[in-house]
Amino acid sequence: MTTSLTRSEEDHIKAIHGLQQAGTSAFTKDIADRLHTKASSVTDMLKKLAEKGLVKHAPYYGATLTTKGRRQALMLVRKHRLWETFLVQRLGFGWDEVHEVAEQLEHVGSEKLVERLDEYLGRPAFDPHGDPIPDAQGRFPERVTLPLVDCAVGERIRLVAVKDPSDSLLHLLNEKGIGIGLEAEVRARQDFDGSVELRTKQGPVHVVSGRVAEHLLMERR
Amino acid sequence: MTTSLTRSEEDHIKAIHGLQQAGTSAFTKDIADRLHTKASSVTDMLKKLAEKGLVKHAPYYGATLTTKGRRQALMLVRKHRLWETFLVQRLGFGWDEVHEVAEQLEHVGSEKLVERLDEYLGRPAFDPHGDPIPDAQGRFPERVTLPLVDCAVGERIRLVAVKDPSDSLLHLLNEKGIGIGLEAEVRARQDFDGSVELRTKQGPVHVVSGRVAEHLLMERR
DNA sequence: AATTATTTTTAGTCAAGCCTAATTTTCACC
DNA sequence: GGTGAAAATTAGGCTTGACTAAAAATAATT
Repeated sequence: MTTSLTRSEEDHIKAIHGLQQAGTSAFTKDIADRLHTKASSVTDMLKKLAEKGLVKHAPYYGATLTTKGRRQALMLVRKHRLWETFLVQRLGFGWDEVHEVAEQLEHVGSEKLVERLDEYLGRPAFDPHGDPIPDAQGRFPERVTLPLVDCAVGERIRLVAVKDPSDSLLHLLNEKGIGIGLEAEVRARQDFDGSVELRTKQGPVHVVSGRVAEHLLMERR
Repeated sequence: MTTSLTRSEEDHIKAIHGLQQAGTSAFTKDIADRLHTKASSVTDMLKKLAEKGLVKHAPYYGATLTTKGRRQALMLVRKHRLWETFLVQRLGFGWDEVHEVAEQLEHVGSEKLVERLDEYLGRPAFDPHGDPIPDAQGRFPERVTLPLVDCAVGERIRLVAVKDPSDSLLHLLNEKGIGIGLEAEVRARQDFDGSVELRTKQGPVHVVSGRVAEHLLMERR
């Protein structure tokens, strides 16, 4: 059962979910920035959400979602992405126009509405941005991924995970400005050393060695 | 251009619109009852809306919408009825389950969303309850009506207006419990005097004389 | 016309969510 | 280890939209 939250509570839960990576916690300042509010307001809300059992708040060390909080967050993500799918697929919105409207629609509270919408859209696994849509139990669809080193020239792909991430590898990717969600096209591949040349949507071209390309798990799009 | 209002402001505008008949004004108590709040809260809001130029507030004598307020109200009615149509027609909701959800959806603010939804639904003129949907300019669709006296036996009809309503006629209708929106089926008609027998959905049977039946404008459903 | 009942308004309070300013804590760097 | 910058928290205040209780206005009844 999912408790009924206020608009502001939901916004905070979602922000924490978005900022919190595996293991890491979300910091007050980052949450405030995301919601266009101030740190002090966030502290208030974290206390409130901690009392409700949705968030674990370690003062000065950030916040993480509890199991209960994560379930709420996943249902919000589910609603957001289903509405985005509806707006693009059925109402003909552009993929770049839907965020703000979905932001409002996701707060409409009706289990039945969400289930019916999901069904109506054909239970889509991914939204128009390519992001996965959790099911009613909060499970994400399986990703079909392959290492960048095995991608063919010309394929349009997206980075969805890094295999066995060592500190030095993450540092290298960070240096190059390569992160999860990067969308690109394979421009060239050298058989000699397995190195790959990518052109991103936004313009910059990246060249990564074969050793690196083995670790980058891509998804076709 | 329609100003952006808070949820509570919109709720009040809509309540006033719903209570206010042609000419009449909406009373504080009735607004409070409809919104499940208290009269004093409504007084506060009426002052605020009057300052914004959406409502004309005659203290102790009720409130009426200004032209600006009425435009806002019509857009809310438009959104509400379009969403109800969507829920029933596309998501398979029952006509009796949609009100609460539509109540939330109608507050989502995006002109574009409403226009696209309208288009997607095929610009419907009436919602699943048979209520007319205003267009983007706030105009209601024309009703196709015919006097009850001309309705054939077996027709399923609804009372949408009373032609040339005299006080005595309205009194008679009130006595019989016949009002706008009444849904019924024509069970019999006497050629001798034009009198008509109706059976309503809710059970009771009404018999009205030919003289009365001339004044009752019905719509097929 | 006076009294009573009802409705409306006014006055003062409260919680939710935000804010600013001041204080406390943490962390990075010398 | 001490110091300063950044971040987080606390303290106190404001606005919105609700409330209760009391006062005022209107309507109804005798």
